Amino acid sequence: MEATVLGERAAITSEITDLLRKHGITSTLQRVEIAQVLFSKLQHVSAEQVLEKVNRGRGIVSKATIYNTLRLFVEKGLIKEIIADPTKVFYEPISTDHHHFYDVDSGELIDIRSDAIKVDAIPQPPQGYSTLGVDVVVRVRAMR
Amino acid sequence: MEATVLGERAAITSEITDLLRKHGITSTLQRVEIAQVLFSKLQHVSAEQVLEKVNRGRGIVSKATIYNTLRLFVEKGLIKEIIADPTKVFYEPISTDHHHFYDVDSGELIDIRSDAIKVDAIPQPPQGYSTLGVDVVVRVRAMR
DNA sequence: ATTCGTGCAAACCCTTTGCAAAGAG
DNA sequence: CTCTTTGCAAAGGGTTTGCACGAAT
Repeated sequence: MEATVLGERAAITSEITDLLRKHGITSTLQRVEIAQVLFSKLQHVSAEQVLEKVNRGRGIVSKATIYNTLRLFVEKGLIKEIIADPTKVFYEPISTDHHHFYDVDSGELIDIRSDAIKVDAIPQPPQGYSTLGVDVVVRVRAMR
Repeated sequence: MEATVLGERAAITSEITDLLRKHGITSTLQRVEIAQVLFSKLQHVSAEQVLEKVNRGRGIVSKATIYNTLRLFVEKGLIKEIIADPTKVFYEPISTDHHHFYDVDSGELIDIRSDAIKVDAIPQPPQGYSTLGVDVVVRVRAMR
């Protein structure tokens, strides 16, 4: 049993290592840990949340490395930024194609399944630009 | 001619005063100046840009008042925040129903005319929430 | 040996806040 | 006169950066 669990962990780790390499990212302990947090939970996470989750128990990764790595992952197309809360950035695997409700009072993000929303006629980007993606944020407020 | 120009300025000012009053906002010199900047240029403007435009020449409005007033205008439903650049917030009259391209490298926003994009099937907000609006941001990158 | 990654702390920058002075009704 | 609004400067908070140490080839 323990062997199985350990085997699975190892499998996941090497899977992530492959993923990083495929994106031209050198695999390190810290980067694998961060990637695991992002890819296990396929939801928006803030830098602070990544820091907490990675450092359960002993401190493995510093704050600077969290930020550096998140930026690197974004540049390399592994994850994307969710810009909805003016006070902080959320991150999410780029493969998740859902959108978000944004509670303007609490700053909370709530997923919208991708089939529940549809954007037609995405306009051509300006000359010399290419489109990276489309983000839809539905601003909501709790009714008192 | 000068009389006409002055007359127009006065007319615009009183129009804005009315607008503020209709939204339950006490009209003051500073608020009128800020509103004029926002409503003359019907495009996204940052707090910093409002500060510059209002204070052409002599300083009329302080930074704190810019921020306080922008927040007030948002609360009262006069303008809305554009959250697209992680480093700063843009503001825009709430009546403009267009969306934006966001240049991920430069942080620049470019308007998308509202008829060039269409969002179908806006999902129902979660229980107890009401929808304030829908923002679409098309992330673009200049091709090298 | 050189290059790359990590960590710590300080720096940054946009935004907010505390409090005193000025303005509105 | 009372309540609101403004301004200044300082604080706040998420993110970035400078620099030294450690790891890898």
